Amino acid sequence: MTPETITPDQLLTSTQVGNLLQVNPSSVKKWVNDGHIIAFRTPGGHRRIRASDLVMFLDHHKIPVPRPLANAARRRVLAVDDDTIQLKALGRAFKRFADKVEVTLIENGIDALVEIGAMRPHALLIDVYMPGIDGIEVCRRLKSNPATKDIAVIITSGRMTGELEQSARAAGARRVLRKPVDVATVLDELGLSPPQPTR
Amino acid sequence: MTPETITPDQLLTSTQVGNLLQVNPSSVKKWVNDGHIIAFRTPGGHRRIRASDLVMFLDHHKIPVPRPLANAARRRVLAVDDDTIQLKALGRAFKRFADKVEVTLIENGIDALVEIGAMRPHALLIDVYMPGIDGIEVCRRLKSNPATKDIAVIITSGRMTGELEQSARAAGARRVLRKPVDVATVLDELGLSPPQPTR
DNA sequence: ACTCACTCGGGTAATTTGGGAG
DNA sequence: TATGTCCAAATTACCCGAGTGA
Repeated sequence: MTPETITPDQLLTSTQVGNLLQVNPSSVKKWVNDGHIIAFRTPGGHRRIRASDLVMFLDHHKIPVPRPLANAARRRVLAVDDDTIQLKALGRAFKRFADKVEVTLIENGIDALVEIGAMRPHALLIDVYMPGIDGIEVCRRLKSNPATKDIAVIITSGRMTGELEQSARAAGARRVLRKPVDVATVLDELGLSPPQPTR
Repeated sequence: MTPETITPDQLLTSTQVGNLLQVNPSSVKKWVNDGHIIAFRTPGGHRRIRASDLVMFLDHHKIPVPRPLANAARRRVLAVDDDTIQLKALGRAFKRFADKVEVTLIENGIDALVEIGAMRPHALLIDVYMPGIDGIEVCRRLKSNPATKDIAVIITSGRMTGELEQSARAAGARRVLRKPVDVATVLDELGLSPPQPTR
């Protein structure tokens, strides 16, 4: 019935969700009725739940994601920097977490903003200084937009100053990181446990 | 089988619709029989469903529109201008075409770029001068991005100069219009026949 | 006009779902 | 709060004869 692996825009019935979460379908019905899980109805009144909406629900309640939903639950990260070298290095650093994190690299500020709307990343890594684009201002706008306010904005910079830190925080940035950025910190902001140190 | 992207007046079979909506073709048959989905019959009695009628059905039941059907919906226009008065006037001018065109109005350049990615408009009306955003440069970037190159970019301005016209064209703009913008011209760029003059 | 492979329609049976009271 | 049970209704599954499209 329920596939082995589920894509983000697959539609699931209450029973399928119940099986995935190992709860009674009646509970899923209730959660939908109470507005905790986004769902729509077929003309006949049957509930349908998008896999990505189910993942949102799981995230919000910090419920571990079942195996079949792992692919639909991959965290999306958008990294923006006009410095190609830094960008590619970041891409390489995330390679080993490819099963959990999907990283998109963009060098241009305008392209990046468009991509934010298209991919709806969980986290945005953006250089403070981008030609024609002010990273702090981008952060401020994203935070004031209901559709993007939940994106974890991480400001990056080659040089770090107290002034920068302060204005970034005021704009709603979750972190201000000196480049090269520490991957573990980003993973942490994504709600993923950083790699365990060997001992 | 079912194409990657579907035009508004493309005709679909019950099975294709079933695949699109992730539902059994039998359900589609029933919905057509119950009058929920508009359809006609081939001489042999097979059901054919216009993509735009399918989208109407989806909207009516608040069912999310599957990716391939995104372009079968109404033509989408994004208008960007920091001048609220101009923007609202434009919104009013499009009111009478609401059945064919969906207009989104945004005052801020950064918000607008994000919205471009999210809504994938068929046409973008953008003021040359926006605080922090250069309309010409936005146009140039959109045109060089495969995902956005098909958007009809229309540059608007309070004052019109030959220099502006030239650089806008060079950046790939389809039109350069003096404000207040002529709605008929925009409809034309959308591939919609402008209103017939009475005679 | 004919064949061929495939798809679709109508009908019915099997399975799943919703809603509400327990 | 989460679950389990009832019945009516929605959705799905399957049949074969016929339509479609190349």
